[in-house]
Amino acid sequence: MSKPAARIRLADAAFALFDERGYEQTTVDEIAERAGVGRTTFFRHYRSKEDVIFPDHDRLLALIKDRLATSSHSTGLIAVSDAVRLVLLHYIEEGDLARRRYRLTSKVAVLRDREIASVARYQRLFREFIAEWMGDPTESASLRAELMAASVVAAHNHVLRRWLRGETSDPVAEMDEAMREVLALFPAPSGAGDPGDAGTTLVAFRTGQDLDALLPSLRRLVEGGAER
Amino acid sequence: MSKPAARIRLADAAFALFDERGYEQTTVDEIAERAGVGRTTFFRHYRSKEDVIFPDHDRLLALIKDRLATSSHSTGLIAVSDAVRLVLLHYIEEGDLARRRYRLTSKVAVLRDREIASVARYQRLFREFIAEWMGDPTESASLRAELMAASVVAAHNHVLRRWLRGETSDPVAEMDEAMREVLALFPAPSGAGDPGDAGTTLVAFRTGQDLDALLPSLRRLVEGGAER
DNA sequence: AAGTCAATGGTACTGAGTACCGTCTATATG
DNA sequence: CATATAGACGGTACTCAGTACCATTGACTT
Repeated sequence: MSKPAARIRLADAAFALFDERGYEQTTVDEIAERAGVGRTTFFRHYRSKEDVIFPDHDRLLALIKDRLATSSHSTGLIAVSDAVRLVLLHYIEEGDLARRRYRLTSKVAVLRDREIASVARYQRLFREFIAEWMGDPTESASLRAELMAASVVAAHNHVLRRWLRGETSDPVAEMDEAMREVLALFPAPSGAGDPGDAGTTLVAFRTGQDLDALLPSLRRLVEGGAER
Repeated sequence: MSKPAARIRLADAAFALFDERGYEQTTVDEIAERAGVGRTTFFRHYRSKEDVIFPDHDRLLALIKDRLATSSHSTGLIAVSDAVRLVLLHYIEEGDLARRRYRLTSKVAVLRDREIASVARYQRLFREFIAEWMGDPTESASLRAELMAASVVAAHNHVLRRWLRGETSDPVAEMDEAMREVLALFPAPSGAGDPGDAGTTLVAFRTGQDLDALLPSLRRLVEGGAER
């Protein structure tokens, strides 16, 4: 009854103490003591002191991996930009807890680094997925996959941080918008199937830009990057 | 004479031991002992055990910051993609040392995380620089700055890793090429100054893509992102 | 009642990082 | 030449995270 699973009490005690005295000034002993358990029990529930704050990154990463494995989208980039929503949704579900964590990571360098390392794992997963999806072993395709993964993650982080700071009330919509922005960066290639039926003819317009500066963009716009 | 600055001996001893027995299996005492100095001296030269491997990230970061501060380029993105070359050049200058470090970071998770955290600091610096350069506080501009910084860093990492793995003989040329790719992702806006003199008129061409899919790209192509 | 399993608590250890202090050496200064 | 001063060094002792091991408890089964 008065024992809500110890694990919860440990997390509560940890966050409380971190707020009161700061992360580095709090010892594991103190956390365990306030939670009313032994030091050993702490390490049985959390692998490390940092782990109290980032409990389920592993689980979330596995979830994403799963989503990617079972996803059927028209391009790798779209599949990834879809999967990354899970991360945002997870944070939103955590609610206030996520915000407390954000306040901590903003102040403590060690925790910020840890958070960054976690994000890098998502990015790596995305990069590998996109690269595999493209099935193109060229160096240029590899770079492209890297840029796509980095962009998706950057866009996600951008929206997530805005939400964590309370700067937006509809993060999901913003995420959609941001992902559209990312997709626009990497225009899909023209369909290989007969280009005669559905298609678009651009007529004419004038821009102040130099032609040389414009050419690479135009080429990419029409030929597409190389996905599929 | 036989005392080449202790600091060097410590680094040599550390790398040798890390190669022989692995990073985690090597204690600071052992490093100090092989270098023929006391444990205290080790910590006097390097703040931590990891620091032996990443000695001058701080210095490099300051160098970049300086380069950005004194740079005069046409856009923030170009300034940043120029500054990031310094990082590549630094690694190339290190030569074999950089490769040994890469082999270590590939195997040891703690070191990889540390490396990633360092890179994130560059990225943050770039993001702030670009954002300030744009001087546009809109949310969309902020996202754009984030995407640009992430892309530059991703492209840099891509080329750097290729060089570290010995997959390229001319990393500088590849970096230039990769940066062109990044610049093409973010087309420069049409000049604000009279759009009548220099300019380009696109005439017409046909693509298999759907118009809706094409529109956002077209808009960005003409209106430019918002830089300046 | 005896046995089993999981969760717990305690003790002892390793190793990183910090603080402090005494020593040595080189160089300057009388 | 003798002495003073500063900087680099070595050693000791401490804190704290994380690991290993063992003994205890308590609930639930047979």
